[in-house]
Amino acid sequence: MDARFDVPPELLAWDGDVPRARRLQAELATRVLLRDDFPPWRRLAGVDVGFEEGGAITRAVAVLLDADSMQPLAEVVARLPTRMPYIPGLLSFRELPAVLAALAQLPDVPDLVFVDGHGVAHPRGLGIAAHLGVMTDLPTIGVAKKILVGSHGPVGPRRGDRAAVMHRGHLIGTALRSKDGIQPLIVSPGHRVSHATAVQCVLASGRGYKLPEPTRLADRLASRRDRPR
DNA sequence: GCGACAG
DNA sequence: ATCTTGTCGC
Repeated sequence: MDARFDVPPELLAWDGDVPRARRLQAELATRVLLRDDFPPWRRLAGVDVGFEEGGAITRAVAVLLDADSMQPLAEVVARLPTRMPYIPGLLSFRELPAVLAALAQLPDVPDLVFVDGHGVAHPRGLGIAAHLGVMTDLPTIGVAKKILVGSHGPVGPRRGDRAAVMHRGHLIGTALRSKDGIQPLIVSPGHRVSHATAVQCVLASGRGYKLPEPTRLADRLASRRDRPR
């Protein structure tokens, strides 16, 4: 039984009209839920995107893992022609078509999805993790390596140390040290998860690396680090 | 007006 | 993201 998502394509339509896309983001952002709706999660998924042919092909990877053992249960890849360039703030319009195609190939629907990029830590509150969550209604968490908007104070040097990421007077995410002495990750809720739970999930799914296991495994395949030359 | 700007 | 080898440091 494949994972199925009834996703209205207009929620992801790209026609070159940047202002229109931004308005759509602001509208969809009102549908984001920052509460924990239905934990615990048994099956986790990690998704990430890479490019081939000089950017002409978008390659999305989705990995399904058992939440207890953190062992991969399935890994799928989807390749679609790239339809738009990277525009800061509009990343989801560029990458989600391929991500949705990959998720649809998983043998089961995940209970929680880790996305490479921001959740609500976005200019209009709708980073790629939040956009994916609203479209599929799946709980999602955004895990980014760099800040897009907002700022935070100093973060302690040890794993687990954190600092709130604020933007326009509001909490939008957490700068989290996922490993001793490594640059902190920026964690933010995507959908149906609270700020506190998003952080706990990232720490709980860590295996000693900087990235949480779902993201790390998806990242390896998306960037072709699985098959070194 | 200038600089910043997830992946 | 991607182009790319070795190298410094925990």
